[in-house]
Amino acid sequence: MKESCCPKNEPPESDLRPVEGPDADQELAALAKALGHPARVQIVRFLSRRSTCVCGEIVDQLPLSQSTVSQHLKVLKEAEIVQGSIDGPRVCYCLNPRTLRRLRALISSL
Amino acid sequence: MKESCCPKNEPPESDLRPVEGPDADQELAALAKALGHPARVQIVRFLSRRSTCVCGEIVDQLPLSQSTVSQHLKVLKEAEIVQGSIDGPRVCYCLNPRTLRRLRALISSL
DNA sequence: GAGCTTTATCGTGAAATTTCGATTTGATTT
DNA sequence: AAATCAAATCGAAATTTCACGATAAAGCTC
Repeated sequence: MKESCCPKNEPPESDLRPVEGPDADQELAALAKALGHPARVQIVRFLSRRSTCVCGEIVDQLPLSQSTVSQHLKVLKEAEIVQGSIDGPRVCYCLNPRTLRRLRALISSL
Repeated sequence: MKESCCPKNEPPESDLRPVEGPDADQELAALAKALGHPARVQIVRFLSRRSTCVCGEIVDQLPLSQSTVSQHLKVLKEAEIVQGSIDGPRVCYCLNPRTLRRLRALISSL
């Protein structure tokens, strides 16, 4: 099992985007919407518990069909909350720490 | 304009609920869903800028009809992100600091 | 290449969301 | 009591989301 997909303990690069204003509002709404489903929160939580990437065991964690889980993963990927990288026959998923930091910053500013 | 609806600078009471587990996941998903619309983020932002409660001027801030804004306020109230209290012919809205603290805690735990 | 495993996509139906105008409700004011 | 003002609710249409089974695609292993 490769782990090359997972960002390691890299120093967090700075994010200079403002946390208020129309763009920030839109961004926060999009991120919140992506998190606004229990299955997707559970996926994020599962990836968060594992510090490394997770390859092909997410479906087993949820009481949903494979296609439904894949759809939820697609939503999370489009929101850049989750990253996926191909590892042979599987796909490895991990959280995008940059997006999570951004989300925390946006929420904190409320 | 009364301001009795607004929680003042009270000391934040402690929130002992866990930030992980099935209940927390459900709670986070519900809060995120309520925030998952640009108009609702803008409403929250507007209330956040004003430190006091806001009585009957929210509709003017958004390019939406009165009934639509009322519907969005209902979603935010059901999620307990926003509180409303009647003040004569108007309704005063303010943020629920307890819920916002809870949201920050849940997001931070990801 | 044949077969296997894993993930993505397609098609579809049910349910929920979003938005609006119209109407109702509630409280004040004249 | 009538008029007025703000907010909520109703009804309806358009859109989106959610979930599933079936199928396709991608990459291994034999």
